Parts: sequence; C-alpha cells; structure tokens
Amino acid sequence: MSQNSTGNIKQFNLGEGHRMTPQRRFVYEVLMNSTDHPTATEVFMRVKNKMDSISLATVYNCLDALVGVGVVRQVNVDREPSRYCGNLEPHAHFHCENCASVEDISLKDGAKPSNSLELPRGAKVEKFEVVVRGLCPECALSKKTKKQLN
Amino acid sequence: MSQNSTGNIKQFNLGEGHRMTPQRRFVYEVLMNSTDHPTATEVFMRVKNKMDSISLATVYNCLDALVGVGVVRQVNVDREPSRYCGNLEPHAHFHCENCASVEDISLKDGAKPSNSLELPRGAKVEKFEVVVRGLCPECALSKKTKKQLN
DNA sequence: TTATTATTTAGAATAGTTCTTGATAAAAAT
DNA sequence: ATTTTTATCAAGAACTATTCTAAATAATAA
Repeated sequence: MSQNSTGNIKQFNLGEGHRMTPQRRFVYEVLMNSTDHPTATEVFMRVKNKMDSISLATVYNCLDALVGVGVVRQVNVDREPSRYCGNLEPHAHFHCENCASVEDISLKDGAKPSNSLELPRGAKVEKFEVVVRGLCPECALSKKTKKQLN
Repeated sequence: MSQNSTGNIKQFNLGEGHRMTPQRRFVYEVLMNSTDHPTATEVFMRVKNKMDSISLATVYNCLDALVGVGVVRQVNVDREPSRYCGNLEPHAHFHCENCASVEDISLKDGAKPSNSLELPRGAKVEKFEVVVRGLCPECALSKKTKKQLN
C-alpha cells in the first residue's frame, strides 16, 4: 500500500465558488499517492484507471484548481512538461539529466537558500524555486560503469 | 553606450567543428549588450536591426550553439519562453509576477545555495538554478499604492 | 578544384497547454 | 419542487514556443 492510502486523504474545501468534484478528488488522490512528480498526462493516465470518462482537459483544469488553492505544487524544470507534487513542505528538486526523474531534496535544518542571496531591496518575495540538475545516484553509477568498460 | 559596447565583445572560438559566423556574432553581441534577459524572439528582433536577412530559426540555432559552448546562459522561469543571459557569474534570478521582468540576483560572498540542501548521496551535481518569484521593487511599490487608494 | 562539412533559411511539424462551446451537474433563489 | 444561476466537464480546435526538414549557401579540407 502506498504511503498515503486513499482512505487517509485529507479532506478540504476549495473555497468560495469552488466545488470539490469527483474528478478533483481523484486527481488529488493520485498526487497524494505519488512521489514521482507525474506530468499532467501521467496524472491523467492514473486517474483514468479509476474514472474512465475523465478527459485530459479536465485533469489540467483540476490541477490548476488544486495548485491555485495551494494544496498541490507545480514543479517546472526547464521547459519540460510541468510536473505536480503533493509535498507541501518547503523543499527543492533534483532533476536527473539522464533518466529525467525528479526527486525531492529536503532543506537542512534551519537553512534557507534565500540566506545566500542578495535580494533586491524593496522586492516582495512570494516563493523560491531551487532546482539541482545532474545525475541521480543510480545514473551516476551506471554512467561511471559504462565509462570504465570503454 | 551600453556596459559592453560592441567593440569590447570578447573574442572566442566555438571549438572543433563549430564556426563563428556573422549570425552567431550578432546574437552574441546582442546578449552582451543586454541585461534584461531577452527571449529568442526578442533577440531575433534586436539582431534583425543589424542583419535584416536573419531568420528566427537561425537565432534559435545560434542561441543553442552559444549555450552549448557555455558562453551564454539559458534561463527558464516556469514554462514561459526561455530567456538568454550573457552573465556567466554564478547568480540567481528574480522574476516579477507582475511585469514579468527577470533580474539577476548576486550571491552573497562565499555563500552557496547548495549548503542549505540535503543532496542525494552519490548524485553528480551539474548545476543549480535558483529562481525567486514575487514583485520587483517597482511593482511592489505601485501595487501597495494602488491598494491604499481602494 | 573538388569534396566534405557546417550553417542558414523558410516553412512545416511537434507537443504541451489553453481556449471554446455545448452539455451536465450542483447550488441558490423563487 | 421548480426555476435560475453558476461551476464544471468533455471533446476537440487553437495557440505558441520550439524543433525539424530540406534545399541552398558558405566555409573548410583534400
């Protein structure tokens, strides 16, 4: 069973003028049961297993709504397809240039990436996005092995 | 005169099998004379003033070549059009959600954003990208003023 | 000079995302 | 309950930044 089973999904309202529909609930559940930062299309395929009638456009709508309400994060790495993330804790992302996986990176206790920046005086900061690009441990290992064989 | 006048543009080779063509030189000069992180289309328009025959596809080709050689940085914020940056010093970017401008943010002396991250053991880090989103000083001020008027 | 290779150009193609429109469903008002 | 209003869904068209294709051009190597 995944780390957040369907039964444990947090209940919440979407706020004034927004409805919690079955489609939105399924999209939310898929994200809470995923740690691999699926794209909209991947979310679509996973939800479609439970609700065959759902459309890709609806998944985009639902993701927009959930991101807008703040219960889901949108993660962009370069101009690749947007990915979605149910982890609301402040964290960064590691993007593997070989296998294209995206993993969460947690922040060291008390450390803020913003502490190392000379922020513009008077600017109002809304949020930080930190992306680290490179090779994940698995790909770093397999590339090294491959290089040794040549 | 801009901070890097055309006459002061650094000379460089593109390496084995790569040619420094007039198109590439114009694209490079535009970036060295810009601090506003133009998009490919904006670079195209600026180069077109000096070389009317250049095409947008060529600007994309040139930008790719210059980024590949490492004399120019590609900056992505969300999934907006890629922007290009002649500043090779390690730095972060501030993106204004109101006027969509992108400004450089310098790093505090000796500080590395990576120091605040729990990087995956065994990962091979290629580069960091730090984006701060919010309101630039000008927009923060004008929004505050507008709010006071209401 | 000839052959090879890299580059440019214009336009077509691609792909993720957004938009449009009519249908459906939920909530509010009567 | 019934009507009215509003929000959402679904299918496909439209949009747009970027990449690809193919032919022409230019530069380099032989």
